Amino acid sequence: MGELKPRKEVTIYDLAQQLKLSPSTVSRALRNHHSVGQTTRNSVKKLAKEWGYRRNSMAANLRKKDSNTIGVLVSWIGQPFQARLISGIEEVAKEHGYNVIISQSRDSVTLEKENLKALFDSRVSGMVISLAMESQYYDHFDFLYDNETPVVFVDRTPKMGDFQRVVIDNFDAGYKATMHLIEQGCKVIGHVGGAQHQDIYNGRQLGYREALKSNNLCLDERLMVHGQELSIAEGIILTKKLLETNLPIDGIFYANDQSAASGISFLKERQIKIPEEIAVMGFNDDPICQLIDPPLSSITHPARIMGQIAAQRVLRIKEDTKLDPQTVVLGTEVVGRASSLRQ
Amino acid sequence: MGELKPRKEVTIYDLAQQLKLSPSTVSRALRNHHSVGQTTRNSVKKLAKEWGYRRNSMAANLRKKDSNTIGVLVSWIGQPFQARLISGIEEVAKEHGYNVIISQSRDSVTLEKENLKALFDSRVSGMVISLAMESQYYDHFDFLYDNETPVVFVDRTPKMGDFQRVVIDNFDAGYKATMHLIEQGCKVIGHVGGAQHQDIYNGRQLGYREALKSNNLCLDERLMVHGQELSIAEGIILTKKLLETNLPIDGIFYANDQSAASGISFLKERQIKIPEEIAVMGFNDDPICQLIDPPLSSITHPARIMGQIAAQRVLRIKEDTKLDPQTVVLGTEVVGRASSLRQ
DNA sequence: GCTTTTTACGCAATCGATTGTGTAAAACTA
DNA sequence: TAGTTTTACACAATCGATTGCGTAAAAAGC
Repeated sequence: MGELKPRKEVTIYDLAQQLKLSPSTVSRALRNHHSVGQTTRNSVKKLAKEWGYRRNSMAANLRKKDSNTIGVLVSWIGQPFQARLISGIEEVAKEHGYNVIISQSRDSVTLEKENLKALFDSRVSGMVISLAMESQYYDHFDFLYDNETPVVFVDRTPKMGDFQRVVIDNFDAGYKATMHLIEQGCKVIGHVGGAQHQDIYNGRQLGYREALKSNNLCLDERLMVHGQELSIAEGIILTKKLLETNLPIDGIFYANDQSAASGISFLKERQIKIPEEIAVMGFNDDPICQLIDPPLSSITHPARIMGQIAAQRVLRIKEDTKLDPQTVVLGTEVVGRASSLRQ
Repeated sequence: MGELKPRKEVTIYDLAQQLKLSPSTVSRALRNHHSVGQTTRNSVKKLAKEWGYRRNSMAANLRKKDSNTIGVLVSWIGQPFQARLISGIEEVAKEHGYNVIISQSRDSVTLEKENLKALFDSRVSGMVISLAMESQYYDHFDFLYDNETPVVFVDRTPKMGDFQRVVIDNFDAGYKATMHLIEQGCKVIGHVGGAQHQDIYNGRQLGYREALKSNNLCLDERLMVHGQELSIAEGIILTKKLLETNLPIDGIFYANDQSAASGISFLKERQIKIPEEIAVMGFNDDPICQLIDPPLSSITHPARIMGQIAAQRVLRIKEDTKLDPQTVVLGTEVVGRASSLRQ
């Protein structure tokens, strides 16, 4: 009975014809629209399954003027922190039937601009962005707002301006990290920070300063050195720079785990005992913390949750374009390990 | 003069109307079709730019029946190796005007199937897949071939069957890694391997066996232990297991850097000197190799190149669906570091 | 000088799903 | 029982770009 399944891709027209219904009814049936009777609905779904019908999202997207895609722009997906971030985004996106397309700025402003444009041109439904380390001006994002594309910045966000943000309290985290070192008895604490035009690194530093100040500890500018990318190589260079101040440093707070890890390897090379002579704190609580010797104390960073919230916010804004810019602040925690725990 | 730019999204119809051309000509002009005169072409492009015209890829994709997207299915994007892989794919994709949408199997077969289906349903132009650690049957990929979706497997590929593959020579790599230990004077060499149903881990082990055999060294089954994910935790468990054999092990070849790194931390805890008492080799040459103490010897893994080639192949197959299955094999190299270099 | 070729563009169908509007028939109200 | 509401579906326009085919006008050929 009936016709055979078309050899090519099945469309709602094929289903409609076979069932003697109109395409519109088939379309509605598949999406459980209330104006289609239960019996009809079932028969449509049954045939759709039998014939291996796949909804053509390109057609649907065109009609609905929405690509059903969230664009993600981060610096390096290889960094554990960013990978977790993306995982969070992916989860929420998938849950809501969205796809995720990613691109990396590799910490270059130029690439950031290019990729931003590319995402925009592919008409993503919204974006989650974490700034390139280099970025310190934000006018290249302006055009997004003329086009009401939902954009949520995460972690590395613009320093000022009315943007949607999901961040951690870097000041608080920096404060806690430093306090932890102080509690371990450190008196002269160095700080290896990132690019200070980036809020996250500046915040960590300010927290560090505040902790020193409120404990009447040495607050010398020479104690603060800053890198551009906090890479493995920079971790060594900056640590060396700190030692060369000849200040009696007995604790160092690094703004990320990568630089802290390489810093530790350098300190060990110099025969400096960790944590006895110099106690060390990192930041992010990457897996590497457990692998190096001594294990690295760090600050947890709720990257996955950040991703989830950011994605949720993108979807939320999409529904209500004129939602006020909001900054969601997530908590962090100190994880004490052998690199800082004396006693 | 002329009309004003429409306040909403500009379409080729708007441009056509303004320039008193037909939409088809505008469309062709924008894509440098030869049947459009140079003057016309320029005027179209000029206005397009002025009015901020964005090609509606959804409409184009619908018409061309192609989503212009490459789907990537890996296990964990957080692993440095996979991140590099994706970077490679992304580069080539971008270069050819393709988007990349990613999803993670998290090493679960269930998720692998789900994500595979999801990618398929979004009608990606092609896929690059690296199997979940759990995967040992491949029938869930069969349906792709009925639909002529180009698929290229990378690194962790199906053990058998006619598939497109981009891999390294794991046998050779395992052989070289083991030979390196032998050259350092190791006599009893253990191997911490991954799931043996995965070709890459099986290959590494076979290479290891061959190296031992051709050097007349102890080839005891107890010297080979295997994990499921080669995580940090497993690295410790498996290393412990090796020590418990009470064989006079003086070298260990780990099938990835992560387990090797945690293995080293465990060995150090046991007061075992590396490399004097036990020399260690990892695999992948992840950044962590430089960060741990002692730095970890490893085998380079051309992940980025793999990604590039895989993406190129996907695009190639798309153009010529009946291209024969081919396996591209890339080279690897030994990187000797302090964890294995005696003297 | 007339035919053939080339150049440059327009016409109209098409891709497949969605959706506002229209309308019978059935169910319900008073 | 006449009138109103609900149920269940069909019609037809629409989203925006692409493309095979058709055709004037200009250029070239002999």
